[in-house]
Amino acid sequence: MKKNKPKYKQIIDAAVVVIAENGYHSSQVSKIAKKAGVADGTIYLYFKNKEDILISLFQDKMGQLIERIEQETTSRQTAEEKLLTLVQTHFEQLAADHHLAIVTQLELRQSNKELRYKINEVLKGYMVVIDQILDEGIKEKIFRDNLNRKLVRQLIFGMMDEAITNWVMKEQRYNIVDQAKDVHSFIINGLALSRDVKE
Amino acid sequence: MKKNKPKYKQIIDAAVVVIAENGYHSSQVSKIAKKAGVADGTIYLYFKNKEDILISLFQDKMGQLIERIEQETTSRQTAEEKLLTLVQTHFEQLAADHHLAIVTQLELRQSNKELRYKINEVLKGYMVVIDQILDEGIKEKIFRDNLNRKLVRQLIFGMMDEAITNWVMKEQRYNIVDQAKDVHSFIINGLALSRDVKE
Amino acid sequence: MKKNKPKYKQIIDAAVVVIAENGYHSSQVSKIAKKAGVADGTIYLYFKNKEDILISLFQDKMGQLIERIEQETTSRQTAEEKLLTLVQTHFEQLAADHHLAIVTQLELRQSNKELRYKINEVLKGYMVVIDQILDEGIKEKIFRDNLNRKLVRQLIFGMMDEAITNWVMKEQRYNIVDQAKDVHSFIINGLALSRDVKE
Amino acid sequence: MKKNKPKYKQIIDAAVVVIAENGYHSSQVSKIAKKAGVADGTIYLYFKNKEDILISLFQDKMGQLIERIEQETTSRQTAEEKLLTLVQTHFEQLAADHHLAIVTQLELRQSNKELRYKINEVLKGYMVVIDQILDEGIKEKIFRDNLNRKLVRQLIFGMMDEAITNWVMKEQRYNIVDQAKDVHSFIINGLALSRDVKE
DNA sequence: TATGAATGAGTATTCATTCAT
DNA sequence: AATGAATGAATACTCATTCAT
Repeated sequence: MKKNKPKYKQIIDAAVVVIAENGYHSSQVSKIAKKAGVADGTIYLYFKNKEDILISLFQDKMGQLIERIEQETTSRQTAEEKLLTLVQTHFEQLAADHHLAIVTQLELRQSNKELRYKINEVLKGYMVVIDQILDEGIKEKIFRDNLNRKLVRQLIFGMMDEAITNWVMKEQRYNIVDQAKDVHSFIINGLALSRDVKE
Repeated sequence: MKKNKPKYKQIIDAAVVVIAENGYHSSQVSKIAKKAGVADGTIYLYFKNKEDILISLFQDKMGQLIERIEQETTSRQTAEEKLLTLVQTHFEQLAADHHLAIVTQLELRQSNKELRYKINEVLKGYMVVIDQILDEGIKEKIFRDNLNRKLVRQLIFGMMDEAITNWVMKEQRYNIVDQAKDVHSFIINGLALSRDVKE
Repeated sequence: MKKNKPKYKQIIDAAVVVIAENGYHSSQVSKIAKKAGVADGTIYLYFKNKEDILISLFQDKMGQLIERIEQETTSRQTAEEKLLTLVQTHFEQLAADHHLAIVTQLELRQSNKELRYKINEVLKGYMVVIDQILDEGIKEKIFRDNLNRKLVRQLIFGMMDEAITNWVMKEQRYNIVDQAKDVHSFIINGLALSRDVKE
Repeated sequence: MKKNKPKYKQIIDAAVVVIAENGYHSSQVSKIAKKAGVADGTIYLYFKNKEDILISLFQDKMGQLIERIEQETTSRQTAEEKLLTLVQTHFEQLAADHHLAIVTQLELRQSNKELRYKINEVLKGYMVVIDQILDEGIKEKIFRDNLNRKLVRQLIFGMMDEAITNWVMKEQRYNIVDQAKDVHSFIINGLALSRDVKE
């Protein structure tokens, strides 16, 4: 399995740093190869083409993020707690790797449309995690069930994504993790069983 | 004023169609010129360079969207109604121009980072509109005031943006306007004054 | 006759200034038109094309230079005096018009080969002037007659041309007219009847 | 060292032929690449840009000319002989390579001013060679020392340059080497110690 | 496995010139 | 005579990918 060979990881990690520091359009394969300490041609022994580096990078890093979120959330009791943990872990992980945050929120989005469809595939795994929490919340009767489920998980992801993107565009000058509580509160209230007066 | 000359609009409209149909990276200036029925060189009488077409396109179209939303919302009485009108108008406008939806949600994001910062400038106008509604809602005592205001408006925009992007990526196969009610409900509840039991 | 209309001269003079200040390759027709205070299209009522402006400029200015040299030299008695006057007048005239010096010595040489052939035509008039002085010198028995005549006049022109070009390239920081005496002395000696010991 | 790789020389030599045959402005990089038998992109492995090809060409060829002249002149005894050898070798070398003559005398001068300043740098090496001969001649008491030295070497170069340029513009229809003796005679007399009657 | 020299497709932009007014 | 908006041809350079060693 190529993914476990050391050069595979070297190249992925080099790509994150090179793209974060130079921007997507100034990150030539030769620059990534140099940073990774391998020859240009070697890249093509581990990746089909340049796009494949980016997809692999996203799968790899986002996969780790999702895995981490799963770990953290399962140890919580209620859906409400799980949701808070999800938002916090998501924010913490990206706050912990400035380069990765730039790459996922800004640079990778400059890739072509096809790549973005593949990125969306990776995000389906994230949607599953959100889905399970929504399920639990509904069973716990703290989340209502009268909203389009697929839509809701998109909205939740969209909120977090927008919050992080803004933080990256503001050059990470404030603490994004501090916003987790408000985002969580907004979501929890949004999903709460409607009071009599509402609707 | 160049912006009012007929060729200016011709070129912008041609750019929307060409980019939507061919994708950002296959939309050569010559292709846009041909579609607009002008010579390649004429483009440069109205726009500084290719990027300037895209910025102008976004300013023009997003400006119209914001303006339309402002018109529609001011005719509503309550903040809750205004917010529904905002989401609905946003969705309706993009649903009414399939090409534009593809361009704003997918293609324009492939532009370089600098262009994306300029796009963000345009969106500040949208943020102001959301802000005013939030203000009213708080005065009406239907929105709570214990959440980070700047964050909240980002979250609202992020929700709508994600919903529309998903709809475009699903090739606009369902009716996005149908989702406005749920998005609105989510937001309204999210912002509602917390019930005793919550928090 | 177009050459006597005021706009003809306006355009020529504008061209000299624009080319001297911006360089040959940054001297667009539109820039010359603007400096001359006419519309772009008006240029083409007085000149066949851009090249024609440059040829006319050279004919006009170099023609004046040659005419001036003829005037000055005819008032001198001997070939030796005439030659000194020729060199001095040539240097003085270009020293008096810094813009023109830059244009004739540096910028116009960047024109295409065809233009340079036409410029050579203009210089034939200069060669005639030199020729007459050589003739007189030979008759006066102060110039020898054992050198290729056509070659000699080229050599004399080449000396002056190189001296002025160097002065322009050194940004006209020294007084070129001061060099006239040495150039003259070199030529006069070079052409002098050989002494016994030589050859 | 790139300058010693075979492709470097291939490209330089191809450039000389292509420019001589097509003229400076019709010598596209792709044309030079084709003639050299390499891909367009390969050019840029050896040269920074198109201008760099031309500078390198001039440095390379003019460097060889100067070197050859140094070799030939050092084997001569007197300054007078050395000067004749210099003029003859200069003329012979360019007569031996018709393409190169066209390029150095006509085409390269159409380059922009910056390039021409760099060309002047190369020519300083030539000036040094002339200088040494002038030195010797003064020590031998056959050259006078009452003329501006920097000016004199410019004049000598200017004479040779003009003679060759004329020969190239006359399509090399006569034998330029035949003119060496007259040029030499002119210079030698010009520099000779003045006879009583002069000055 | 690894290398890195070589490849060659692809495109935004300028500016001399025209011509309807 | 004069205008100036419109035209459209023409080209250097980059960089992902290959393949002989």
